[in-house]
Amino acid sequence: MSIDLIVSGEPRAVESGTTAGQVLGDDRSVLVARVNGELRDLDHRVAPGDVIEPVRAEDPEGLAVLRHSTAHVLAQAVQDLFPEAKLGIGPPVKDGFYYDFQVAEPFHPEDLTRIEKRMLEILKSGQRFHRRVVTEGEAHKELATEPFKIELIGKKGGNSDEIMETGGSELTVYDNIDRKGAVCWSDLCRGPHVPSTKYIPSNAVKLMRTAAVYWLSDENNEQLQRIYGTAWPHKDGLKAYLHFLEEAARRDHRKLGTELDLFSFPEEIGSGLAVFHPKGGIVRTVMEDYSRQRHLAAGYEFVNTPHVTKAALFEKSGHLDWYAEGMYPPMDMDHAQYYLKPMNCPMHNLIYSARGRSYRELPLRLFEFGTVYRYEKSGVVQGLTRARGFTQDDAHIYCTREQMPAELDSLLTFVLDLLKDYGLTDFYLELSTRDPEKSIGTEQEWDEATQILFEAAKAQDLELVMDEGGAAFYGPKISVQAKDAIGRTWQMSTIQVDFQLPQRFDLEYQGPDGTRERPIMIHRALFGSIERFFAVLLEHYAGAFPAWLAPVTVVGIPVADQHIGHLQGVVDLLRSQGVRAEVDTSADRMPKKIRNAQKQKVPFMLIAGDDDIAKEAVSFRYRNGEQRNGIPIADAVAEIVAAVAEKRQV
RNA sequence: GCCGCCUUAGCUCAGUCGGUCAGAGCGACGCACUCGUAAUGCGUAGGUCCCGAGUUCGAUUCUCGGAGGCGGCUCCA
Repeated sequence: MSIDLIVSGEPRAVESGTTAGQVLGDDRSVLVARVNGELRDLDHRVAPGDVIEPVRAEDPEGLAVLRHSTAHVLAQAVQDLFPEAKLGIGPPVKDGFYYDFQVAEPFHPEDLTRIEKRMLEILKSGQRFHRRVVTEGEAHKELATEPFKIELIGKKGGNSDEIMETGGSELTVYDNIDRKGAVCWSDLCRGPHVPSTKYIPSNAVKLMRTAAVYWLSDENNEQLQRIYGTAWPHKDGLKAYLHFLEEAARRDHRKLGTELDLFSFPEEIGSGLAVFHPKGGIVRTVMEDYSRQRHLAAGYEFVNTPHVTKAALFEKSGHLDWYAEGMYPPMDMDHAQYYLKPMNCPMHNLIYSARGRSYRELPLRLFEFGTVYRYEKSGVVQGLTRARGFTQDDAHIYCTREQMPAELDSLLTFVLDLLKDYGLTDFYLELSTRDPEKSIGTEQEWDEATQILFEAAKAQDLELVMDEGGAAFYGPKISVQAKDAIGRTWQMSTIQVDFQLPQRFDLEYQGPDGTRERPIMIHRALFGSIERFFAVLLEHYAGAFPAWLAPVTVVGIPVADQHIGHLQGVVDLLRSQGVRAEVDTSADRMPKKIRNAQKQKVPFMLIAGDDDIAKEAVSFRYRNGEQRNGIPIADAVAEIVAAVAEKRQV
């Protein structure tokens, strides 16, 4: 009997009992089939009217299947070598997969080598993945020695991306069957899987690292040991991924910070607290100064506030209710408790309420580079991106309800414009909404604020991603996510609408008709934190800052000592135009000076010898090694001054 | 905070199965060389081998505790 199907958009008739794999033909690049929109194993038997398409490892969903199947191979290898290991979950994730195990001893780095070796044996042995439907009773019996799997059966659960064991319409077990037809391993899993381990390229699989994790991500549960691995359709994919990791390591701001003498984290000061050295300090100053200039032009006013305050202020703001564990513990002084500030907003509110405000003053935009201290847990502190003390480019805008949409719209434009000047160009927006468990205020206020933010985000013509329940306790937020030079995304600016703090601080302004009205607050930080933004730029540029940001923009390199005077004259000219330039007068020979400047990633090297002096000229060497000899001094200065003024990368 | 790994000179890293084991390169400093596009040569200085306690005749090495770092988990207002 034949049945009718649609295969890759074309009608086709096949014998009943045919599998999806047979329908799609003898094509080893096909891993699974999409049948009526659902992913199925290739040995799935097709039914009349099915719409069938091939799914390959190049498709995101196919790649996930490949990685999920590799996770099964990992689990089999681990149980081969560690028979007592109990299985947790093992889903595909970005760039790879993991599998969680309960073992008596955490895995050691050497264990990974052994496990990987065993995995390769399994891959080469060509085991088939075979799906088998089981009843709940059968599953309980079969998985009696796997307590975590049993727990999952009880939970059933939805179609989660993380828990792949259950969630289908029926309970299924996948058996791994060797060439002799014997079942050598089984796992509760909703699938689908590649047809056999031969479909997983053994030269494109690698175990990466181990980690302790909490069962079902709950820190009250027991800890399991997770093994992370990566798998790709081809060897080249693995190579490219490993290269990406190397590139990221090369750009690591902690490494560059030391190499370029920008900042450090003295142990004596404490974890997560950075000091900026002169080279880093000048970069930071230039970053801040440009920001100040732009803020002035955009109608902001500058304020300054202290770093510590009595507890009452944070009681009033709600921080001590909602955020106490993120704050440094209090200091007792003069019968009062003082706290280091984790946020600037309460202080700015006090400036607002220092005197009566008129509607004519709104929007009032108070800006500060405000240093805050947050007690980050010891395990999360990480370089400049996650510090315990950092400086926010923080502003609070006080406006009327009517002004809010226009204010948010111009604010978003301002943010994106400014970030572009620092060299970031690829953005998307994220809208974080209320977490009912962790928030104050009425539903109506939240809805209104969220809606207005949504409208403002929409107006930007950028991708908008929703982050449900990700907001701070006092209001919804838009964050600007920027992609860096190697495609990583970083959260940059945050913009939050807040109806709550104005109430808590009883902020008011006098309206045109003489009534007292409550303003709305917009919290916003564009860099997020200066330290973090500094780190992002450092990694984005791999240390090679554009001319305007580079700690030293120009180094003059004399061919011999007698050429120093000539270069000093050129450097003086540059300095008089605000360019950070210096002459290398060290005892090193000229090629060594070039090497040093190159390693310091200096944008312009100006070299001068007898030839240049004779022509009243200098010779350029650029970061990419190119050179232009005998450039008249005035032209050279003009070129450099222009590169700085235009914020150009060179 | 939890788990694993790590901490030797300013930096990058050797090394000691407990006993001249304190080493290299770079950097710094000094001397000579006066030099045309990524390292001139020679020499000198520099370390409580992260900190504390314990075991031992003897600890940088072993054990325990602490600090700091790295990778994850959780967290990131």
